[in-house]
Amino acid sequence: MSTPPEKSEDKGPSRNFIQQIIDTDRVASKNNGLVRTRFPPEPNGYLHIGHAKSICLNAGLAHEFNGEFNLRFDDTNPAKEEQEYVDAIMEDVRWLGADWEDRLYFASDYFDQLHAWAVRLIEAGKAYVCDLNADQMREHRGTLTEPGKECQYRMRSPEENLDLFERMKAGEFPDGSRTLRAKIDMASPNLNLRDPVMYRIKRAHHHRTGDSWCIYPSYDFTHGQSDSIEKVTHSICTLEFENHRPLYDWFCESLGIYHPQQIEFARLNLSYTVMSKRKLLQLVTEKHVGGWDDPRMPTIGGLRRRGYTSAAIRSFCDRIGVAKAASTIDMAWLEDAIREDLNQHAPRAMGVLRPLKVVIENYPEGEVEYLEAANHPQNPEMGTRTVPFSRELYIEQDDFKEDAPKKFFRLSVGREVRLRYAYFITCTDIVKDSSGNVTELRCTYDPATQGGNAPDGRKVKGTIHWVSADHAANAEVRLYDHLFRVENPNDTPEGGTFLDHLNPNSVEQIANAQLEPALAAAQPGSHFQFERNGYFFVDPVDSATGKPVFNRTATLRDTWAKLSKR
RNA sequence: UGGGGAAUAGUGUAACGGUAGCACUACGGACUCUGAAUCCGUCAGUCUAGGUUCAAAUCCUAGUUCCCCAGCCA
Repeated sequence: MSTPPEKSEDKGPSRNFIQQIIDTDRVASKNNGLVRTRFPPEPNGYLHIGHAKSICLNAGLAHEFNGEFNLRFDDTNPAKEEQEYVDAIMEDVRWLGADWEDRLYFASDYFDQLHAWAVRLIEAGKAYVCDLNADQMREHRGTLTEPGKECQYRMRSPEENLDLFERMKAGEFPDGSRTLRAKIDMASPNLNLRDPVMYRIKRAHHHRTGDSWCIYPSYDFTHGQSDSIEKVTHSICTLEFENHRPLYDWFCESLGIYHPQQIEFARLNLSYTVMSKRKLLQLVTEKHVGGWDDPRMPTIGGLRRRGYTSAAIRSFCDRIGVAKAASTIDMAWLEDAIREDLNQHAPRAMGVLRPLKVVIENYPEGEVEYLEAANHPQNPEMGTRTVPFSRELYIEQDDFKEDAPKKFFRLSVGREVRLRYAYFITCTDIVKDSSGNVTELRCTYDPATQGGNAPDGRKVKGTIHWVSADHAANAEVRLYDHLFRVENPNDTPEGGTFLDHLNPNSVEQIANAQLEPALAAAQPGSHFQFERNGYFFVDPVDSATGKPVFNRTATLRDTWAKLSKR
C-alpha cells in the first residue's frame, strides 16, 4: 500500500521509524527476514479513519517487505461484541484494499490454547485465583504514587488454584466473584504489572463461542499470545499500549513461546471531528447524525458514503507519516487527498445548486440545440456529451451581482460572460420581486460565439455554468461541512461536552437543484465534478432509479470566495 | 510528588555528528472555456539553559511543556 522504497542511491523517500526497525531486523536476519503484521480490531463498533491509518500501516508494511498481513478480531469481551460489527469491519478493511487472503483469525479461536497456557502458569506458580471483588481489587492496587498490597489469596498453592480455576470454568461461582491473576509485582511502578487479571467470570453469549465459556481471558492475556500463535513478527499498536509492553513480554517469556515485537505509534487525530468510539457511538445513539455511515462521520462507512475513494484514503495515510509524537492532522489534508483523486477521475457535469432564471431575449422561443461538452477537459479520452440549450436557463445565484466590483468576473447588468460550452451572453436587465430580490435576468446572446469561442477574438473574463430550464433534472443535493465548528471538539470548558461544539450547519439539503438532464440517470456510487461547485457522489442508500441524491464530497478550491471575504 | 512516552515552520513529517529538506495550509504571480487543475515564487522551524566537539536537531547534564497508565474494556 505504501510506496516501496525507490532504487535511487542518493536520497530515497523518507522511512518512518517502524520501517527503519524492520530494515535493521532484516539486516540481522531476525525472523529469517520475514515480516508478518496484523490488524486486530475489537468487533464492538465501526472502523474510522484512525483505524485506516493502522490498516494501511500494517498492510503496507507486509506488502513492502513481501510479507503477510492478517486480520484478527480481538473478541474477548462478549458483552460488547457482535457479529454485525465483524461483518462491517471485514467489508471496510477489504474496501480499503488490505488483503488478508486466507488469514482471517479470531482470538476466540484460541480460547482452548489460552486456557491451557493459563493452567501452565498456575502450575508454575505464576498465576493465582483471587477472591477479591472489583472494589477490593481497586483498593489493593494502590495508586500512581503508592504501591499496591498483596492480598491473602496470593499465596494459594498451585493445587488449590488449579482446582479453583477449573471450578471457575465449570461455572460454580457467580460473575465477578473471582479472577485469575498473574503473580507479578504488587509494588511495580507500572500498574499493569500489579498482578493483572488474566481471566474473569462473565456469563455472556459470545458471538462465536456461544455459551460454551463463562470465563473470558483479558486483553493482556490474549493479545500477545494471539500474535505469537500467528507468528506475527511486528505487532504494531498505538501509544496507549506502551505501558502494556512489559506485560506482553512477560507472558511470552513466562510461557516460553514465540515472542513477537510490539511497536507503538501515535494514533491519528483529525481536526474538526472526534475519533473515540465512545463519542462516535454517542453521536449515533443520540441521533446527532443519521447513523454510523452518515457522510459527516469520520468512519470508513461515512467517508465512503460521502464519496471518498479508498485510493484517496490510502494516499492520505501515506502522506501523514508515522511517528511517536501525538499529533492532530488538519482536515484539509484529507480534503486534498480526495480532490487529487477525483480531479483526475471524476467526469465533469453542470449542476446549478441555487438557481436564478435567465431569459435570452434574442434566442428563438421553442428552439433547442444540443451543444458538445467535454467530460474531462484534461483527459479527452473520457469523451464528450451533449447538453441542451434553449431560451430559458438557470445559472447560479452567486454568478450574478447587481453591484459588481471590478474583480467580479461574472454577470452583472451590461457585462458579458461565457456560458460554458455555449455562448457569450450579456445581461441587459433584471427583474425583481416586491421585496427587491432579483428573480430573473434578461440577457442577449451572440450567435457567433456558439460553442464558446468568439470569431472576432474578443475575450471574456468569466465562464459560468448553466442548465436549460425546460430540460433540467431536479435532484436533491446535500452539502456537507465539518461536523464540529472548532478544530478540537474535545477541548471543552468545565461542565461542557464535545457536543456543545456540534456545527448546526454541517449539512444543508437542497431539495431542487437543477442539473443537466443526463444526471437524472446517474448511477448510485458514481462520482462527478459539478464544474465550479465541487465533487459529488450519488448516494448509494437514498438514491432511487431516476432519482439520484447527490452528496457533496468536497468543494473545489474557491479563490473568489476568499477574495470576496476581504 | 510513581512509571512510561514525546517535543523540528501554522499543521504534519525527514535529516541518525557535517548545507535543516518535503508535503499541507497561508500569501503572491503565470496560465485558463471550471476564479478548478497545472506551473512558478514568498513567508515561516530545531522547547529552554548549560556542556562535549573543528562541527550538535542529532551526544551529555539540568529544566520546561504535552500525552498515556489506578476497568474483572481493548
